[in-house]
Formats: sequence, C-alpha cells, structure tokens
Amino acid sequence: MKKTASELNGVKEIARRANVSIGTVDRVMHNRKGVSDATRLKIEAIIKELNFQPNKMASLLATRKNMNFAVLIPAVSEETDYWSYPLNGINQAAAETNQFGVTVKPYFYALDSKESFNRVAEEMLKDEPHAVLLAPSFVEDSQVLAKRINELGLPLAFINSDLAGQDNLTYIGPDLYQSGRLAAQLVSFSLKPLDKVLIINISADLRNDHHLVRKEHGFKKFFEETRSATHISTLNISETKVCVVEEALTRTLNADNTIKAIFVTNSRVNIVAEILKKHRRNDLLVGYDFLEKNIDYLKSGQIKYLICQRPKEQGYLGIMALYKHLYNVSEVERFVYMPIDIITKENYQFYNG
Amino acid sequence: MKKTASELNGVKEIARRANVSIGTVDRVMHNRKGVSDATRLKIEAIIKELNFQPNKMASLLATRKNMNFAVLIPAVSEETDYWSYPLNGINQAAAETNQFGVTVKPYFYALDSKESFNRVAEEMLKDEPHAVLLAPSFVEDSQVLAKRINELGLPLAFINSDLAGQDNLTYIGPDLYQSGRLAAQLVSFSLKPLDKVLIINISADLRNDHHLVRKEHGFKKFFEETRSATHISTLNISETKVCVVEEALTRTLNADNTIKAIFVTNSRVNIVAEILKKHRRNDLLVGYDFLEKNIDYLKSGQIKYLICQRPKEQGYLGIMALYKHLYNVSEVERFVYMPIDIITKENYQFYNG
DNA sequence: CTGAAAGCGCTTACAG
DNA sequence: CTGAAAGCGCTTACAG
Repeated sequence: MKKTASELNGVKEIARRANVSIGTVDRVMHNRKGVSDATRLKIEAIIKELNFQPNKMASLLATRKNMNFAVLIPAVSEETDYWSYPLNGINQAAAETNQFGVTVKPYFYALDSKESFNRVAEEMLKDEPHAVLLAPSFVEDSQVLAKRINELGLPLAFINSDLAGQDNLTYIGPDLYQSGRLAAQLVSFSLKPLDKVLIINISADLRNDHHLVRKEHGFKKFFEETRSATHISTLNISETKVCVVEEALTRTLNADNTIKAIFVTNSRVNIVAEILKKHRRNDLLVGYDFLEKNIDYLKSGQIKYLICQRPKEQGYLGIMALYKHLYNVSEVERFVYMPIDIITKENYQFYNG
Repeated sequence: MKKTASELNGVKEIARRANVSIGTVDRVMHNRKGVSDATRLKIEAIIKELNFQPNKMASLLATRKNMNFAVLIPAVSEETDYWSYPLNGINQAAAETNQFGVTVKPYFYALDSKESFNRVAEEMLKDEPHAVLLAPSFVEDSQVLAKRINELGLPLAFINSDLAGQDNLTYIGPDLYQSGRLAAQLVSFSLKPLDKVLIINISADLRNDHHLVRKEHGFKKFFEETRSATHISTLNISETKVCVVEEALTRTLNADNTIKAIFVTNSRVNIVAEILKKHRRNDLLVGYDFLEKNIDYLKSGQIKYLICQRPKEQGYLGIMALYKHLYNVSEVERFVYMPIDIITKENYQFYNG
C-alpha cells in the first residue's frame, strides 16, 4: 500500500520537500561534505521546520554499529568485596545496551599494585576499545593513562574518584567532604556533653590516600561550624593488619576513657568493629561501605551507621553515560554526585548496593 | 556484496538451515498458528541450538509498534508537592522509551476526592491505553478499577501503595512496616533513659489510612524487640489544619514534659515542625518525605530525619516495568521494595527525590 | 500450511 | 555534487 506524498515519514518526506534524494538528506543530517551550500541550506531549513528527529532504531539497524567499552577497575579481593557492586551495575548496563550493539569488557587490576594497574591498562589499550570507564587509583599513573586515552580521542568516564585536570566525559561518584560532614552529624546526634570522638584512618598508603583526608576534613568542619566543644582526635594507622590496628587502637583507648564515638574513614571499619567487640566495648562506630563484613557488624550492633555512595549505580551510570554519548541519546553531565546513603540495621535489607 | 550461505544472520540463517522461508520462521518465533508440527519442531530445535535472540530494533522497526501508557496518580496539590517526584520519574522514563514508540499520558485525580478519582479513571479507560500505571488511593474504588483493567487484559503496575488480591504485573513501593522500625531506631540512638516518645498520626481519614498504622506498628515493634523501657504514646489527629494540630499537640505536650521525641507517620511532619518552632521546642522530630516544606525544616534543624522512599524512582521503574513487559525486554519482578533512605541536613543536597 | 515480496526508516557503496 | 539501489533484520499482507 503506497502512501500519498504528503504522509511520507522521515528522510523521505524531507527529500520530497527539498526535491533531492534521501542520500543527500542523509549527508546533510550527518554534516558530511560533498553537498552544495544551496541544497544544504534548503535541507537544513526543512529539518528545522519539521523538527525532524531521525529514527534511532532504523539508524542503528542500518549501521549495524558495534561498540566495545573497556572497563578498568580493581578486582574483588580477599579483603573487600566492594568492587563487586560497581561490577554488578556495569553488567546490568551491559545487558541493557547489548541489544544496541554494545559489548562491555572488564579489565581488573590489583588494588595494591601499580605494576598490575599499568600492565592491565596496556592490555586494555591493545584491544582498541571505543570508550573507557576508569576507576582511577594511583593518581599519577592514572593521569598518564587518561592522557593517552584522550589522545586516542576516546570518551572516558571516571567512577569512584575523580582525577583533576583531565579531559574526561564525566565523573560519577561521591562528594567525600560532604560524606564526612554527614558522619559527624550522625555522631553528634548521639553524643553526650563530655564524650570525645576518635577519627581513625587506616591505609597502607596514608600519604597518597587523599580520600581519607577529605572525609576527615568534612567531619571536623561540621563540629567546628556547629561550635561544638567536642574533643576530636585522629589516629593514623598505616597498616591494615588486625593486630597492628588493635595495638594502636588499644593504646589510644586506654589513654583516654572518655572516647565514646569512633569514625573510621573508609571501609576498614570492620577491623575496628572486630577489635571493639573483642574488648566488649560499645562505642558509637561509624564507617563506610556496604561490604558483607560490615553488614555483619551492623546486624550485631557493633557498627551503628554505614555511609554508602551507591557503588552499583556508579557502575551502571558510568556505562550508560558512555552509551548515551556515543549513540547521541542525550547530553552527559560532567559531574554526577551520588546521593549519600545512610545504612543501619533497620534498612540494609532493602539496599541494593 | 553477497554473503556466503554460512554467514547469514538471524531469521535468514534459521530459514536456510530449516529449509523454509523466513515467513515461517517468524510464525514459529511468535507462536502463530498455521505451521505444521514437523516444521515447527524443526525450527524450534534450530532456534534453540543457535540460542537465537531476534534483533529487537529490527522487530520494532518492522512493526512500527506504538503504545500508549496511562498513568493515574494524584495531582500535585497546594498542600504537598510529593507527587511531583513520581511524575518526574515517569517523565524521564517516557523520554527514554519514546524512541521505541511509547507515549505516556498522565491523568491526575484530586487526592481528597473519590469522585475525582473515579471520573478521571473513566476518562483514562475511554482513551484505551495499552497499559496502566496506578497509584491506588481509596482502596475499594481502586480495587474495582483494577478488576476492570485486568478484564481488559491490560498490564497494570502499582506504585506507592499495594492493593491486595489483584492480578497486577508489579508493585513498586515502600515497605511501610520496616520504615517505621527504622524511624524507631533513629530515635533510639538519641534517646536518654527517661525520655518519652510521641507518635502522631495526622490524616483526614484516619480509619482508612492503613499506611499510618503499618508504620506505627513497625515503630512500636522495634522498641518492643529491643526490650526498651521507653514509654510511647500515640496522638491521632483527624484534621490537617495547623490550628487543630496545634491545639491537640499543645495539650499533649503540656500534660507530659518528659516527651522528647516525636515521630510523625507521614509527610505532614512540617505542620508539627512549625508548631514546635513557634513554641521554641527542640524535640527530636522524625517524619516522612522529601517535600520542600520538610526540607526547609531539615535545614533549620527543627526536623532531624526525613525518611524517603525514592518517589521519583518509583515512577521511573513503574513505566519501565510496563515497557519491559510489553516489549519483551526482560521479566518483571512482582514486588519491588524501594530502599529506605534517611535524609538529614547534611545529605539532602545530593538526594534526587 | 508455506513462500515471495514489499516495507519499516536509515545508511552505504557505487556510478555518474 | 547528487541519485538510484541494495541492505540492515524483522513483519506483514497476499497468493497459492
């Protein structure tokens, strides 16, 4: 059944009105060269007049576009299953974009090894992806990598932590300062007048872990601004072994028995929980991340609050950002800050990570 | 450029292997009748062997499927902008599914009028939608409507509150009992030994507002289970006017000056906040929902915690569920419980509603 | 019960 | 610089 001229759809209708072939319309739509200014202008005017949006599905079908996205993130380790959550989100996005020809390939590096990071990055680049999702660790090495990716003209999305001065498409992750403030507020709600607060930073590489510093800063700032007289001290521990943490922590707690609340600036809060439990203490303990170990202590009451920043959603949104950019679905925001979630014993069941 | 026989794609390859035409393959794929058992079996075997998934985009393009989804939700009112959040989510989903031929049309009813609910429902049915997203109010009227929608064979998704015994595709919303428990836990973290707690239910239709009952129940249960000696009383107020609430509240608070914490079981917590502010009280106040008025009192410190259940995401997921079902994208879960979010002065900025 | 052909709306060589 | 034709993978009448 033929259509009357006036009810043609899409490119055909435009071609009819402009008195050209659909091939030429296509050329103008995609700013390809080889079209006279006169026809180009004429066609552009008609496109504008009709507010024409090309049919994405037809276009995808005709191009049989196939894109592979590389994902460079830490491997799930013995110590932490944190990275399984972003990976879940990434896989979900992969499943949803698969029908549009997207293939997602993850490359895992060891969180404690620069060598592994660089080796795996090389591997990834060799596979010539069309876009990269990166969780940057090792600031300098990540910067070098980001530069190379930029030079290749590939869209680059960061999750989990940002890298200043890079030409990346988007950053999707937490606002660390504000999460520290939130932790402080939660502590403040339960604190009695003379209680003291202890901040604990646990990291094998304290100097380079600017994450912890930003959280600590937010935490302290909250108490400053509320003109609280609460005494706050900081304990830095540069090893992640339980016995080392235990020794340092015990010494500190024994020296001052008015410490009633403890803020651990990362997911290692479970180490502190284990120690407090052993010593039958019941301090107000606040830490980070929806890890199995941490949830266990949440259930037992040893940890009161966990602060989480939707790691799964970060992964999901990271892939979707690349997809939306490359398939012209919509504009992508340069900064996407995750909501800061508070998890307790009474709501962890419904949290998806 | 012709392909060699062995690298045909999709239906063509299957047709070639089965020695039939692609039309017949299509019939089998969609379980249409008019195919001999022999050919059907042969084709099904090949489909299985190849693990063949038809190309969605091609299929969509060929069918030029156009679907209109009806959305029946309360209108945003003077009193509350709550329903603007689900609507945002719905609009976002509408934008994303639009390219697949989905049109979403919202129908708004007045939250306080059964008559309006039923009138607007009729309007909606007259437009003959292909699927319905419903936020049920007025239990009985909603049940009647749900039955009719079922009889029409239309997929039906509920958001915000469930309706028992209906043949709906999915329910996406909160677990009210658990949110009450969470409120109790938050209160308990700040409570001193002899402090008393007041629960306030404010609703023009207290008897039918089973929402409030479930939250209250969860709240009390938490204290029971933790074998707390905390005294908890309930104040029911069947009018939503500030002066009425003020009178009842003032009387209660004057009668017992050991009340230090107040749990308002719905979004009307801002009314209580206003009154407490006027009386220069600083009780620990916990309530529901990310409304502008509530956020204002969160900022001023009058409200300590707001419990929210992602209204925007409920709307978004509701539309996506209908879409996934009708376009065979994936299975839809029968129950989707939202995470229970805790909002305070220090994290509301990053909450999207 | 089955096949051949036209079509969905866009893209891509190819020819001129 | 431009057009005609074939094709993406699936669906839909129509004919037999």
